[in-house]
Amino acid sequence: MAATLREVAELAGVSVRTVSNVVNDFPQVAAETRARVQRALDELGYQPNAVARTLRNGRSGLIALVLPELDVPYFAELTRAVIEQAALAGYTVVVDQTDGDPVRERELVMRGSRAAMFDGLIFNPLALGGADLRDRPSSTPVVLLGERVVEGGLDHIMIDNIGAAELATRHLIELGRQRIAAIGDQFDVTRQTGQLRTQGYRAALQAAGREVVPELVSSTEFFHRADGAAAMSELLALPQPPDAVFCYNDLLALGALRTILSRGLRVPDDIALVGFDDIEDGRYSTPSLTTISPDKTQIAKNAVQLLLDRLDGDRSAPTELAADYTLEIRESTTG
Amino acid sequence: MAATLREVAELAGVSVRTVSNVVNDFPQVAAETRARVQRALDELGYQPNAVARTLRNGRSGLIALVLPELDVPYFAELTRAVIEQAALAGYTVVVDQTDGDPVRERELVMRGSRAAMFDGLIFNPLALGGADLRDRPSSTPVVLLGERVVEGGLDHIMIDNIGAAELATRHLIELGRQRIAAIGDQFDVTRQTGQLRTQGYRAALQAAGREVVPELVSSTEFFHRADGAAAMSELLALPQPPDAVFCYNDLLALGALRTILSRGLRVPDDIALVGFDDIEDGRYSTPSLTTISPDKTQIAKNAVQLLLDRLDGDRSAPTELAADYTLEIRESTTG
DNA sequence: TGCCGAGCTTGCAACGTTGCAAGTATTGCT
DNA sequence: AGCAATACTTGCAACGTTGCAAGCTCGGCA
Repeated sequence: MAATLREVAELAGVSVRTVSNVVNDFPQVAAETRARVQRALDELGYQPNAVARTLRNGRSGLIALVLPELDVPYFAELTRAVIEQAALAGYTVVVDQTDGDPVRERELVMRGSRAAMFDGLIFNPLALGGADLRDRPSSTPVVLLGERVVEGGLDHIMIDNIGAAELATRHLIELGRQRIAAIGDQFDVTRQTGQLRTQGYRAALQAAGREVVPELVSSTEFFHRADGAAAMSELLALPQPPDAVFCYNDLLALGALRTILSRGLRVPDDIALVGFDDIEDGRYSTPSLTTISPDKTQIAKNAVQLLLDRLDGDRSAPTELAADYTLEIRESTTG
Repeated sequence: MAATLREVAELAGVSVRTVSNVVNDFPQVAAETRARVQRALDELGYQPNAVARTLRNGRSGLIALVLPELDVPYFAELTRAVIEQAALAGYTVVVDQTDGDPVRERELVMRGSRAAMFDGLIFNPLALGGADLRDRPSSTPVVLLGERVVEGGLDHIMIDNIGAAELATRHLIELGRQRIAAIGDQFDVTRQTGQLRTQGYRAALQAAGREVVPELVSSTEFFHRADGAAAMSELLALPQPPDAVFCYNDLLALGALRTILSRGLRVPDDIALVGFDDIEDGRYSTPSLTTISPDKTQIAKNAVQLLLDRLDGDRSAPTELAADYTLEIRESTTG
């Protein structure tokens, strides 16, 4: 099946090198020769062997995107954006999923072995921290995504979690809500997203002269719908349930919404909800979800650009970029 | 950076071949030599070069999964299942997205060039048909997913769309609904999913002695929430709107749900809804979505297994497998 | 006629790895 | 002591490609 340059060369009666010249459109080939070689190429259905090319050239044209969970809408939407941006630069993206499992993260990212197939890596870690990453053996460039703070010198794109959480909470305060809860705090030190957003939540309350009520801050293990639904049940069981909830992502909010509505309560009348991520689900829920909307296209564009710069030999100091975000006000807070 | 066998060999004072023997844990190496080589390996931080290995062995350990859209929950959930199944067999999955664009589909699937990096391919086509696929140049094995009927001799995993659609529609009939609409019919011959499901819808109605009302069959370009929302608006504008809708996937149903609720109508009291795919969103919507649930794990398991069999040299006739499905009855039809 | 250069084509080596078969010590046995 | 078997190590070649520099042919010009 797979024809090689050598086979084509034999059929055309020329050297391997000449066939290569034709395949790569080098000018120094006589028209007549070129035509003959082209016929042989077509006849054998020659396709260049990408592996051999990669070995020879040191470039595969592939970049890897390593994410915790592909079936989390935020990551799926981000993936789309990264694929689009990479395609503009002629790169193909391959995606892999770690489930936030440190073993798997290490396997995919640290090992040069599989990683060596890729020219670069865009990585959103959950478990791995700066210390782990700094001394990875491979020299493949990496761009980090997400909130996990990394002291090590690596390019990093994140969003200002504290500021965004503050903005979301302030919105609820300005609506006149009195008991504002939060869902998504996290104890585990490796999960910093929750901790940062809690900081912003507290900051907003304090700035408004409000007290932070500990039982209104609900922590969850993950950021899935089920976690939001369970946390909301607990909040509703409080002697004094909240009249607003800031959920640390949209999935939590959608889970919470489900619980609220199934109890016969109304959103936003009884309880106002704010999410985080601006996933499509939240735009089509009833009520639609007020949320923090990070600029995913910008994140993807910057990540790809940063990576390509490194591939082109950019040796400047690692960049730390904060992506833009806005508060999208929808029905879950304003009816 | 990246150390090679040769560099390690020089440092350890042995031949390249011996280092390779140590790296691959071959038994025929003296303990003392092994230790010395191991020290050299550690000192240089040697990582095997996956590209060179692939070129040499003809196996990369990578399989590609090519899908229309990663940010469609059904595909995201399917991807998770495929990654899990492949990992069990020691394979890594790389995912790529075509947007159903024929050019991109061809580029990713037909070209041996990039495809050659992968040992095999699991491909869910939208645009490409059997004729296109039969004469692909590369000999990499392929397993097809999805409803696109492919006459060409390729392994194929699908679900019985007609039967499933019939089951969904029958459910609505048995609930006593009188005007049952359908959303998701498609004109384009390359999009067969819609056409097959319409066949099942019609079959169920006819089996119950009902008439098929043309204006109740709404066609959409895509299967996204926005399409469902728009189609539902049109159905509600009919002189005699439906009292039940079978949507050809859950996203359409969620879009339709949004439209219905925003008009102040109730589900299922005024309009009952059935979806297709059983994505997580539908389990957390309010009301939760009655849906056809294809066995995604089974699909993934079969796809990976079929592919691995081919990689092991299985030359038997191509298989056509129909995956199991069930009807998950939830609130959108039973309150 | 002889030489030069343009135009085209080619062989060699290398990217990093591993299968193969042959190589060298070393040991044990008669 | 001689020989075979054992234990370990090695060089060569190849996977398919491309950079490099050299090779060949031919026409043109002195």
